[in-house]
Amino acid sequence: MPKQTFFNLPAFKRQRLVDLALGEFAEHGPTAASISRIVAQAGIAKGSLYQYFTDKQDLFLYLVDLSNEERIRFMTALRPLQPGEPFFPYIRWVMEQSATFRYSDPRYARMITWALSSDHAGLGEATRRVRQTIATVWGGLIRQGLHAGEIDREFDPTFLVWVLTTLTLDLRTYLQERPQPDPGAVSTANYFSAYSDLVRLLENGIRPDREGR
Amino acid sequence: MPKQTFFNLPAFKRQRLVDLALGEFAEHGPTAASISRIVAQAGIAKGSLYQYFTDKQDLFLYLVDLSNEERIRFMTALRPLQPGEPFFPYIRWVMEQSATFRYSDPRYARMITWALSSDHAGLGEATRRVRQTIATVWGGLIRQGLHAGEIDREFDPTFLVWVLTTLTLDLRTYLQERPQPDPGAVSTANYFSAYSDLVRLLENGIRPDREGR
Amino acid sequence: MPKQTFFNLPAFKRQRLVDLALGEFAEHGPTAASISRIVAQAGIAKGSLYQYFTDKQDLFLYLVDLSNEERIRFMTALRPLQPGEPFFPYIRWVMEQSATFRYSDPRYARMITWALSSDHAGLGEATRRVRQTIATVWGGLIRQGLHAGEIDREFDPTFLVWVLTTLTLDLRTYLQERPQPDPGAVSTANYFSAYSDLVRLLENGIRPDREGR
Amino acid sequence: MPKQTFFNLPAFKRQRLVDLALGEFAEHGPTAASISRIVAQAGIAKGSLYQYFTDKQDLFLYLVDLSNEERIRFMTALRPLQPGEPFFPYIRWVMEQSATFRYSDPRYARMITWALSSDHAGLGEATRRVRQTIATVWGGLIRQGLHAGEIDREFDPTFLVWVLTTLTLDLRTYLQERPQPDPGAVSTANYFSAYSDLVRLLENGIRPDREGR
DNA sequence: GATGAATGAGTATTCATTCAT
DNA sequence: GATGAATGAATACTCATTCAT
Repeated sequence: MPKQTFFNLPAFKRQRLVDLALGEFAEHGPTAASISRIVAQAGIAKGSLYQYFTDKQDLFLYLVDLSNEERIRFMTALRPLQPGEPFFPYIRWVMEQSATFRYSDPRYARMITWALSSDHAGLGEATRRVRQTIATVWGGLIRQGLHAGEIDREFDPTFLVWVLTTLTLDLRTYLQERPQPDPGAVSTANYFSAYSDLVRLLENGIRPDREGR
Repeated sequence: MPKQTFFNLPAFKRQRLVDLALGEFAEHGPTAASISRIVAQAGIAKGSLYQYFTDKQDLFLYLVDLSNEERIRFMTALRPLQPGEPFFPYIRWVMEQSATFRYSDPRYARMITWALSSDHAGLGEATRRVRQTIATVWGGLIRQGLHAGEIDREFDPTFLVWVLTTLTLDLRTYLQERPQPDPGAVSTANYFSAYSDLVRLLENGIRPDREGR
Repeated sequence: MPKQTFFNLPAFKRQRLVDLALGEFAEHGPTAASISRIVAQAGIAKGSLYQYFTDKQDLFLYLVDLSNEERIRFMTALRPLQPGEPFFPYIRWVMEQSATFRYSDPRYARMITWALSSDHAGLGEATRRVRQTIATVWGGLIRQGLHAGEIDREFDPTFLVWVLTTLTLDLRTYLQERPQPDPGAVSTANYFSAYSDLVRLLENGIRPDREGR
Repeated sequence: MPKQTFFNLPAFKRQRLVDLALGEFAEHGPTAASISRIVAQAGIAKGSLYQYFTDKQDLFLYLVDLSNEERIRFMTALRPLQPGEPFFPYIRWVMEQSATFRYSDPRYARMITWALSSDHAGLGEATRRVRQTIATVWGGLIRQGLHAGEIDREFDPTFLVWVLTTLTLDLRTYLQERPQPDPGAVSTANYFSAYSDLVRLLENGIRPDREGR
């Protein structure tokens, strides 16, 4: 948890610092990230950073929480599933939102991946919080899908949460190793076509078999 | 590539060293892993490790290759798809083999994940080799499925490779966060039930729609 | 180039550090000199030295430049050759100044020797700067001597620069291996007698043969 | 002093080892030279080297002695000053021999320079032996010149020894920084022209003033 | 509230030397 | 006589963190 001094900072300074720290941690992870590089880039004194955050871990956890919130904001906060709304088109829409999120800033996704793989070294707290968020958000969707009869009850709900989480988080990897028509940048089009495939797979894969095939 | 010295080592010493190094790298990744910790645990002199490997990267790459080979060994080397054999039961069998692999040592899977996320810092070689293996193994299976008419041709094959790879690699996460009847250890039963769900999802999700629904 | 931190240091600390570093580098040269020994003797933390200098080479180059400047200060800055002043007495005076310089701290001369022999290993910069100084200072004198008709035009001017530089730089060796009336310390008297010999040799050696012998 | 085992070695092996060690020490000096690199290049076991020489210093001293002997061989052993022979033409001839020596293998000269600057670190023995040789050889010539009345008795003989030694040893530096008509290689012609200048300077500089100018 | 110099334990890597085979 | 693995102290350099100003 950052100290009060951090929130007293003028917004543009605070955001600049967050931005640079995010880049550093997303790229190198919680251990290899370098406080020295961050303050050098930010042009602030080393001591100042320790007036905002108690230590490196504190900063890391803050960035993880931030990424977590950013995720939620983009995914569900905008528009929850409406009563009576068809399920899979909604899932597709959620995923497209997620794609937008990811496209807007892949560093958030990397932070969440780091958090999930940082169970060791006293960072279990981050892992726990991120998992809780995932369970809440995707779990809520799955529960709605089950209730609406759109999902085969044979599936273990936690299994479905895991499938959706994993595929969503790792999509970046897939899109980057894919042959790009317009190399250098990951195009939004690519994301959408990949999500089409993904939603088709899920729709066929998990909806109940209506004709008793 | 380790030096000859390493292979001249008595097997028990060699395996102990590999074991400890594997633990260190799997947990902390290629950058944060500490050579000092490894030699301290192994009870060998620091200089000795450099008689076996040219540098840290050499050791990391060796462990990645080892994990890669271990994966292949468990997955397909045992029994290729027979002509005329039904596709999805075979996939299920492959996944069970993979589960066994993972159960035997989850650190192999983590090494592969690290390799896939270590494109930076001159480790692209590891990334390339691992991707090549994945493409060969899973790609081969997908191609056979397509040829046998068991997979809907609408799907992008590289998309399917990615789905299978990602889910297989990350299954450990899922199994560990799952509520355990017998806590402490991950039971083989858990793996099998999870793979049942997974194969059902895939079978329904990607096989062609035969009745033109 | 040292960092600003170094120049912010209280003068006595800065000079103590320069003094110790000068001793280490003068004695062992740029490669064999040990940063660890320097900081141990100076009683400062290892990290502190890296707040002052970016790396070993930076420190070495700084000491070379320092020695170079010190040389110039003692040799010519005090009094340039006056128009009409006889040439060889002036040379003698310059050499006596140089002797004073050398007597004040023989380590400066060693640093310059190291710089001249450190063309390899990315230290060519030092070599270049020192050579440039030498060429400027001694070269200027030679040119004046030629212009005043005090030097035989048969000689290659760069040859003369080399002779003067080499003999001046290495004089310490000669004075130390000489049988000393007052052993332990190198006496100023020794320097002066040696320079007498040297100037006599040069005067006879290089002035034009006036009677066409 | 090498152990007997070294001299029992087949000549081609012994010479190959000497050659490689010479290269290493001439380039890096007694401290920075690496035993590891030498044995690696020579393709012999590390332990073997320690069967030939007691330690690094032993090897260094051996190479210094070798260089020293090589110098003498080229300089005077071939033809001593004949009774009645004119002095300065003989000096010129000696210097040309020395130039040939230097041209044949500059590494010998570098070894002698290292020896002269390695008074510290228990290598004083090398320094002493080299100085002794120099004093004997050049000192002998100077004495002959004095006796033949070719050298002004005003000069301190040790001063003259020093001048000749220093200029001879350092000539390589001069020749390399000189603008080369045929760059890349140091031509023999350059050496000879430089020696012409040098001998002219010396002849005029140190012979007695016959007409009481 | 901001600074930035000081710290010393940490990093990967190389070294000369030994000694059992 | 030759080998080459083992050693551990040495190397230059970076780190997160503290604290007096």
